[in-house]
Amino acid sequence: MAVRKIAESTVRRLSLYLRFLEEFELQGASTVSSEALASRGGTTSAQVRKDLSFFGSFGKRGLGYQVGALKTQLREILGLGRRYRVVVVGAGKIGSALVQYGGFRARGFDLVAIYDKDPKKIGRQWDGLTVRDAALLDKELTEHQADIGAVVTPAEAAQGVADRLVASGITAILNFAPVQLQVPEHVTVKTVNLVLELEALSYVLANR
Amino acid sequence: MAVRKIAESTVRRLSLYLRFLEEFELQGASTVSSEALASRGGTTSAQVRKDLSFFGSFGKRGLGYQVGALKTQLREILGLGRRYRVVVVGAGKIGSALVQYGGFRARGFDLVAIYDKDPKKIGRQWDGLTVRDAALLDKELTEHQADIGAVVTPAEAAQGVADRLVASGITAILNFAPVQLQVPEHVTVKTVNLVLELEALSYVLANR
DNA sequence: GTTTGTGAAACGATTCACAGCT
DNA sequence: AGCTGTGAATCGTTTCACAAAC
Repeated sequence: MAVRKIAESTVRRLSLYLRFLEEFELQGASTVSSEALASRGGTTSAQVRKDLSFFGSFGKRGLGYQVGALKTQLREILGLGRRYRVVVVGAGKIGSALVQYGGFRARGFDLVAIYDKDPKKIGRQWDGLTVRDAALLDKELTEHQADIGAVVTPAEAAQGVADRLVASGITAILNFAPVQLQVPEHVTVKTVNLVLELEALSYVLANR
Repeated sequence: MAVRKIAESTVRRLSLYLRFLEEFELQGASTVSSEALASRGGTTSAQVRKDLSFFGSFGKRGLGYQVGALKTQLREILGLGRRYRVVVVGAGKIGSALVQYGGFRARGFDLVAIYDKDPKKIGRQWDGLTVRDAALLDKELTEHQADIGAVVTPAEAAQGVADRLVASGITAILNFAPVQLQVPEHVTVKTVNLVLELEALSYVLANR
């Protein structure tokens, strides 16, 4: 593993392939071709094969890929052979939506704590998790290290929260606040910015 | 306007530049250089100038760009000179989070209706919007056309909802369901798939 | 005959570098 | 002197096409 400099787009497609393999498995398929994976995901068979070839050769010529075996390989490549601890900062609408969505746990991501600084929210129960005082974030992260921090605060608070997460040793951040977080080199941020998505749709609508 | 084939990445950066210009304006700057915009957004000044150059020349050599004028130009380019009507299908956690987040309205996107097929949810009030029976979706879309449909249903229901949106004339879809929607050529879909984002973080964590 | 794995070719996006305007 | 606008060069990604494996 650990092949150098794989494009972000390749990694995203690998996740998709994994999803499709699960579907194929459910439908009882034991083998799958690059063409089958491609057409399911709106790409080309050459793209599928090239993506996989960065990590090894997992197929049999003339036959395709074993669904189960390829699934295992992709999970390995994506680092999904273990569970991840996720802390959520911000118990607003999106924070609570995140915590209450069960799909993450099923995929190996455990939401282990949710923090907010609003006294009216602290102590509330969200799907088995108690909203904790954001003032405790740093201390509790030191005691129970987490892998991923989800920033779900208003824009103004996001950078400060990110700084604290980073200071506590978090190196992977999922950011829902509509700002570009400034983080050190060794920290990875994925930002989900809904306004950006809507404006991209607006651009398409406006330009035919 | 309506220059052909602009890269998705360029459009996303234009949205970001617009955000930064609003910040600069707030700080009282009347003029801004490509370098200032770039450093604010983690890109390069050449990238900024190239992005803008696809649409015209908005700056003054030796001086930079007028903040207000460039803002207007970007809003024009992105099609933000009008308001958009957005219907939300699915009144679950994320649907409600969307509807209750005020930020969209402020940016020109009006959430005009929310639908669900669960009788327990129909009739509930969410931030001034009544959850409507999903069975009425097609009829009501015909009566009051919307511009964008947000699909916030469970995975199983998403494709069916998308089909109905498309049949009712919607050509832009924001998809939160963790599936790849199949839509005709003329329809644009932007998918927000949180599991994909988490797995991209997992990949980075696993590969140092 | 089918389908993979992969160099090579084609394409697309970013960066360079500088002429031209203010 | 300072900063834009943009061709040209570079870099990265996708597609082609075919030999090798089954």
